[in-house]
Amino acid sequence: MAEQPKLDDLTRRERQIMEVVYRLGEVSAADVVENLPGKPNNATIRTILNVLEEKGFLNHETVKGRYIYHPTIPLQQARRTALNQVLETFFKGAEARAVISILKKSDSDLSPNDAEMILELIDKTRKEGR
Amino acid sequence: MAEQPKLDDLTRRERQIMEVVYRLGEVSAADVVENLPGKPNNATIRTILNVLEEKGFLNHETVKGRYIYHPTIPLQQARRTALNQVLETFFKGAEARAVISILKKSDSDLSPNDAEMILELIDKTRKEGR
DNA sequence: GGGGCAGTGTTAAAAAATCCACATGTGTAT
DNA sequence: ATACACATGTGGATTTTTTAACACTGCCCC
Repeated sequence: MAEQPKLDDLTRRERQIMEVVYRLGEVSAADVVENLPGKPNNATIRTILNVLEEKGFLNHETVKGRYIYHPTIPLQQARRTALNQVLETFFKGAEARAVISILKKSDSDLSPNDAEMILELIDKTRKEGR
Repeated sequence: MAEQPKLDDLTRRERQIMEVVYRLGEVSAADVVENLPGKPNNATIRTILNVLEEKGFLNHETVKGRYIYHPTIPLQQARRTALNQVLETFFKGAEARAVISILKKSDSDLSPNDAEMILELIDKTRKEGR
């Protein structure tokens, strides 16, 4: 677990599983099976969960004989990496497009606090931009 | 090419290649090699490019004997899909975090137009939100 | 026009990922 | 304590991915 593992070069299944993990926060093998297209065999998933643990992406605790897996890379950090990846690949030089897209999608889901914060950021940006 | 192919279940290499394609807009096999970690063999890349074309993710035109590949899924659509995927996985219920993160990162890169548009969206959101 | 360079198609093989059957272990309730 | 239900560990078969070697074709320049 010396190096911080890179989510980039994960296998297809591995990546799919990691996505479920982050979506649910923590998972059992059965949880993963439920949330994957094609409902792969439970043993299959457990195999890959073991691999992911060896590679340092997951760790587990035993609760009443069951394994509960957690991501080792904290959500906040994974978020940043994933978001940057998408921005870099699809929105380079058009970051505003991303912002607009998100705002349009999550309409009226902003807390007043969030809205305030965003407004401030824009303000600051505007002043610096000239 | 009947169905709209899903970027989700691509192979590791396939995914890496598609990312290069979208980052560069269009690519030759050599371009891909240059932009992939480990500089895989050119023949390898061409094999996968063929696969991606068969799967319907790419098409190519011949320019002076060289193949130039283009994504079949237009950037705009790919953007939306990729962004939604990240939001769904990492920012569910915390979309504002994503917005804030982007704004902080791309500081002073907003065009006045973009800023205006974003402000409007927030305004609308605020009114509806109460 | 001929030789060289750079690109492609094909095919075969190595490597990796995926899958699952079966054996074993753990918890719970009777 | 035992039996049942449910989880896990393991090993190896199967499928997919990744790689590279080799032969062929087209462009370019001397």
